[in-house]
Amino acid sequence: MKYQFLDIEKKWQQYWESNRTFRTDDDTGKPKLYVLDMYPYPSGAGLHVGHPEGYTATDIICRYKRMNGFNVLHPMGWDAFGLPAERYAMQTNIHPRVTTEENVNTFRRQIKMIGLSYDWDREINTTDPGYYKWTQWIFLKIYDSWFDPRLKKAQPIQTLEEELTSRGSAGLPLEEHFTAEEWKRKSPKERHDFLAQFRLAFVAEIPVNWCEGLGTVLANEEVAEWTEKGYTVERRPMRQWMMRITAYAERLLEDAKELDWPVSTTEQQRNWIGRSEGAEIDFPLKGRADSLRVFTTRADTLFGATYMVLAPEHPLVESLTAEHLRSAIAGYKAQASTKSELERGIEKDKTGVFIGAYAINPATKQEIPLWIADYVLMGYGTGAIMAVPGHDERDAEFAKKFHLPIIQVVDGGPGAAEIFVDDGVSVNSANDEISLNGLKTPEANRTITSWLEKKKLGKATVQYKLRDWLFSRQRYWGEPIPIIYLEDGTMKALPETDLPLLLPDLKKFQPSGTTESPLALATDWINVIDPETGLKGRRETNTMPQWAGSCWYYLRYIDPHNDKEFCSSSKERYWMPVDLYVGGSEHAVLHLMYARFWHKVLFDLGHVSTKEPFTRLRHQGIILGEDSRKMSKSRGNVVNPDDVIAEYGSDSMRLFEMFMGPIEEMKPWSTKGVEGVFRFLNRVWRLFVKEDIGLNPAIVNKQATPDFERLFHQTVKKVGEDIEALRFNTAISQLMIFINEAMKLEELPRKELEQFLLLLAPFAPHIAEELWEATGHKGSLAFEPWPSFDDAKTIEDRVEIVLQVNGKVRGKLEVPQGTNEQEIERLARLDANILRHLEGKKVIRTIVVKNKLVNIVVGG
RNA sequence: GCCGAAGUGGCGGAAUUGGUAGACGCGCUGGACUCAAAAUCCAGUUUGGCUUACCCCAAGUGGGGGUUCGAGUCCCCCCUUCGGCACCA
Repeated sequence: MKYQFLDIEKKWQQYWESNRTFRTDDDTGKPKLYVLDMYPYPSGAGLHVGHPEGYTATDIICRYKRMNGFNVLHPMGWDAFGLPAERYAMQTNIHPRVTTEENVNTFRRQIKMIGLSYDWDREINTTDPGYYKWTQWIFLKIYDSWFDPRLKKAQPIQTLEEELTSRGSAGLPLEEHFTAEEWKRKSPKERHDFLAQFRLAFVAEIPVNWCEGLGTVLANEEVAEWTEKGYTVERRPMRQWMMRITAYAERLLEDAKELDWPVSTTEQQRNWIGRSEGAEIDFPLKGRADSLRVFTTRADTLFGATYMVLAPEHPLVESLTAEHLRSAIAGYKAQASTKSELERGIEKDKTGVFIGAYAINPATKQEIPLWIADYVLMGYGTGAIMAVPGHDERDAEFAKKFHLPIIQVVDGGPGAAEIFVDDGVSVNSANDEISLNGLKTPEANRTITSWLEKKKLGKATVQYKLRDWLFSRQRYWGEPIPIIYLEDGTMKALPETDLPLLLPDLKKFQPSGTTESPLALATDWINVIDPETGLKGRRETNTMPQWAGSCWYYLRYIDPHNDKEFCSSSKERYWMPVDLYVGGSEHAVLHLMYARFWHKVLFDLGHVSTKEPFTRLRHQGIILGEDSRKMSKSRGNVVNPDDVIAEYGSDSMRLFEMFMGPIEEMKPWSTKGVEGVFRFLNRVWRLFVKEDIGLNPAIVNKQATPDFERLFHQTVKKVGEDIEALRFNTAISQLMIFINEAMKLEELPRKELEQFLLLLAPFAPHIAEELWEATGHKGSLAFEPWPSFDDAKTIEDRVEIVLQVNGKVRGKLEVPQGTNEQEIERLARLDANILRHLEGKKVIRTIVVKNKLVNIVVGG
């Protein structure tokens, strides 16, 4: 009988499905293991060969761990809200629900053909109302929370309200303070507005990235992705939902240290959070009572601050601008506002305008001019800087262009650059009260900062590049935000009992023509009367971004059919955290940061038991086309998994994708390579099955030869260790070595061969099941115990000793394992070639490493 | 520019704590089987030199230096590729 892979694979896939072999019980008797794949967006193009790479890797781990007695949770689902389905609907008027369902069916069919051991009873879909009900529920939890800076954690908003009612704002780090009495005297609207400033989900009027082509705004992190695809993104101020991820900057940074994640990923998150320590300094404004606050990491250069720059959007610009410069300033502001931050960055030449006002340098008491320039960003620090052109390249460039004074206040030593930006020794930095001269930069920094603190002119602070997360999108195909705007100007969250707030069934999906989503046209849906107050209200027309559903899907798999809770807490405590998470590195800062953020909020509120969701993370590398270039339709180098499976079977595809190289590396597809592993599986098949006869009669109940037994133990050891370390390529190569040796035998020991099938099973489960059955076993091998090995039996009884003279290999010697040093050295000195190299030389020393080598060092 | 990862045969890639560089697979070469082919099996395959001899010699893990009896592996400098960030004060 030939290796009929198509029949075999179909047979076992049906077996697993009808026997629900991989259904996971929440049985706490066994140790748990939660292995998660990043669920796919079910696009119209179907699966490509990149998907099965990560999925196969996790599947191998799962199958291996089940055989090792673990209770494994391994689910799959669909990230099904999103742009492509909606854009398709705009063109065809086919409801996104319909295309999404079709695409999901295609993906599911394709994924099932790979023979992955998912528990399909736990399948989830983010567009399912039973799912997004809980996405909305979590949104409301976040909305109804605030971040208490004293506890450094989220708290229900009521705790803030109660505190204000009982103690006023005394305990809070605020600019303005009021008593409990004053709080109580505020109108309901005033209290509502005040609390709104603290919520973790809040509405703000801010400059956002508006993409006309997409008809929606984009988060800062998303801009690059779409501009690369040719869309234009402009800045415009809009009212948007935001999430206060910045409150968690420190914890996101700190907790990442304990994660077993790729360094490049944690490093990217670090950069994105962008923590920097420095000081805030207040510069008194000339002729006014107030001052201008800046952030700097180099307070030590204060004496060199010769001018200041405000971002064009800075709120003080308006009142500071001198009358005769008003039109010029307005012109510059208009120009700057149309430019995106990206464009601002690309333009090398610095631009800016003097606004006709001055501040006082608190150290030198000098009057210094105020400018606006778009190289200063409103979104970072205080939106204003003290410019130190002597020690900052950007400031220097600006100062040279506009002929502003440049003073040296740091000595970089001999050979230092003209504009010295590194740490050095302070010079020219003294006034009547303080001198920094002679101090090294860190010391100078501390000294000036404490002086400023004493004078109440500034204080040490920490700044982050991380900005709050822009959470709303102007689209139809997303989770509705369960908020109503009432006619009295307040916002009201939907009660939990009203969830899910369903998407209305639209007939047309064209953009609304305004900056609102197509939901604005669903008038029946939008207009509501609040049953509690009788007030008229209007629903939020923005929907959530695609990331929302993926921020918590790993929790829903734990308890996917629960309609009382998003996830039962006992199940959550059993399964969490995710032990292994595998997916693309493109999610390094987006999904992986948002999900961590939501998880921490849920943790603070007591809904989950771990502070981090994913303990061990790995990225699969991209699979390139056969021509080593990125797969793309236009290049015609796309490999379709369906075709590969039809020709070689899914076991071959799985095996090849794992054999190509390290999982995280980028590597090219190779049809010849697939043929290679296909040949291997055919050899395995023929070893067990003889054509027309059935089971190979050479398989006998006999003791294996010592050599073969040793190889078997080595193979069990290596395959297990390699799977644990995700080194699938070397595990497979060991399986190949085992089969190559077995092929040489006249008689095949039954025990070792059957056990080999168990080693093969995680990689090529279908053929392993079929041969397991052929060797007389009943049912699936999925829960057979993993073969064990005896370390003593892996050791070779004879070892090859390398003979070196001066570190160069001059001969080899085979001796029994464990032969002592003296004996090895004696034998080495008998080797003809060694003697030749020692001839006429003086032996200086001899190094002998047991079981490894002899190195004779000679001189002369 | 800054941060991170990585450079090994014709190709994908192996190589515990420094100890035989090139496992395994692909490709290629030769052979067996066959009327022939496919499939399969066997042998060879880093480069160069020498030779009757696969004996031996030399070089060799991006380049240059260093530590060491011994370096793909450790240290310093440089180059290249990939990924990310990019006026963040």
